[in-house]
Amino acid sequence: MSLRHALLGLLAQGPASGYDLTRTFDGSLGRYAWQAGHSRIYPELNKMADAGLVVVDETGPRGRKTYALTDDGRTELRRWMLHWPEQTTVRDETVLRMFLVQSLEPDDARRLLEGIAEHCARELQRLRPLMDELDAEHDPHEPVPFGRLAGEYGVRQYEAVHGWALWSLERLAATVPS
Amino acid sequence: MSLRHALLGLLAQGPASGYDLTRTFDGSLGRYAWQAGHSRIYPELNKMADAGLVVVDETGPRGRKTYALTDDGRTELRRWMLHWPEQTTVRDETVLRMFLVQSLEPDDARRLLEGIAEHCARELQRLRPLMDELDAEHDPHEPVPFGRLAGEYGVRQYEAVHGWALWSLERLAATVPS
DNA sequence: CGTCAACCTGTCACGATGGACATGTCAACC
DNA sequence: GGTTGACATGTCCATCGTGACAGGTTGACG
Repeated sequence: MSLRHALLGLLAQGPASGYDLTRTFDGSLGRYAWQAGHSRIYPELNKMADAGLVVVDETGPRGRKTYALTDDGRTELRRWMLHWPEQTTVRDETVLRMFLVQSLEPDDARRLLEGIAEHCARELQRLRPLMDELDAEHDPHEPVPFGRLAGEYGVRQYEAVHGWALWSLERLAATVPS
Repeated sequence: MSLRHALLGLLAQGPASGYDLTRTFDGSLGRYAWQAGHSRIYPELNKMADAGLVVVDETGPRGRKTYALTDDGRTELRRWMLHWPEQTTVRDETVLRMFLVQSLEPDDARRLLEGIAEHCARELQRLRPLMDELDAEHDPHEPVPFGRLAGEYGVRQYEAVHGWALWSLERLAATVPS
């Protein structure tokens, strides 16, 4: 049921159409947190409207329908955000590959880890300037811009993986031949 | 199709039964990387046997069937590990919540972030001694024990999230009232 | 000898998901 | 006036995943 809550969370930022929401999922949200295509989003929005969590806020050209949160929707979002279940759903292909690095021949493992480290370095070079730009533009009287916290999370994530890959390379190389 | 590759990766460590594999998914693999229950694992193993990626290695008491990788299976695992698609599957409820922190009222967001920081600190207290113990027991002539790299990944992950949560709290508190 | 817990494999129904299919609108540019 | 690309919403189906249902075996302990 997390798609529902993802949509509630995005609509909490302000009204949006199914199309808008789909594009948001195409960005870093879908890349790091939760994926969804429009074929799931439109039916889910309709079900949420039936359940009274959202309403059609306004209709625009091309059949555009903008949805807005209801009070029930906001309550449900808050309930979900503050109540963490013991076990949450995780399904991350990248982390899975990291778990399985040791199933490769040492040479392959080394190449893979080097590739990961490089990839992280590249992403960091792309992300850090974006964050700096956001901060430079940011008026300290305004609330923190949406996405800034998530962006920082991404940066720290890549730094962690980068460090891990380098550490793993060292660790694999350090085996003393007997 | 990642379940298939997860199973291939685990079988690369040595033959195992569906039951063994199910228990592995109950541990940190399922917690951080990829979840799967026995009701998916058994049918998938049968399909993989049909496809020639694994074979029944030996049968034991209680109908136990131990599977082993074939050469085809090893080739497919290697192909998958070394070939990273542009877009990988991600579905992580915890990260989703982090993306949506800013949809909460400031007070709720603060409480949530404090909870996350605490949770990370607790997990780190649990994980770090485990890793130290692994290292202390480890004979440097032996290859790095399976799971050590993944464990290190977990530690660095929690450290990153912990740091992020504290940074976010500061950032949210730093808004200058106008 | 009985029973209990852990071992071990499976199926089924229902819901979630992704990719293909389907349809139409509007603005810009040639 | 025509074409193209972005906007916009939807359905359908095959596959994936989950939790419940189901059934049988073995070893240990009393």
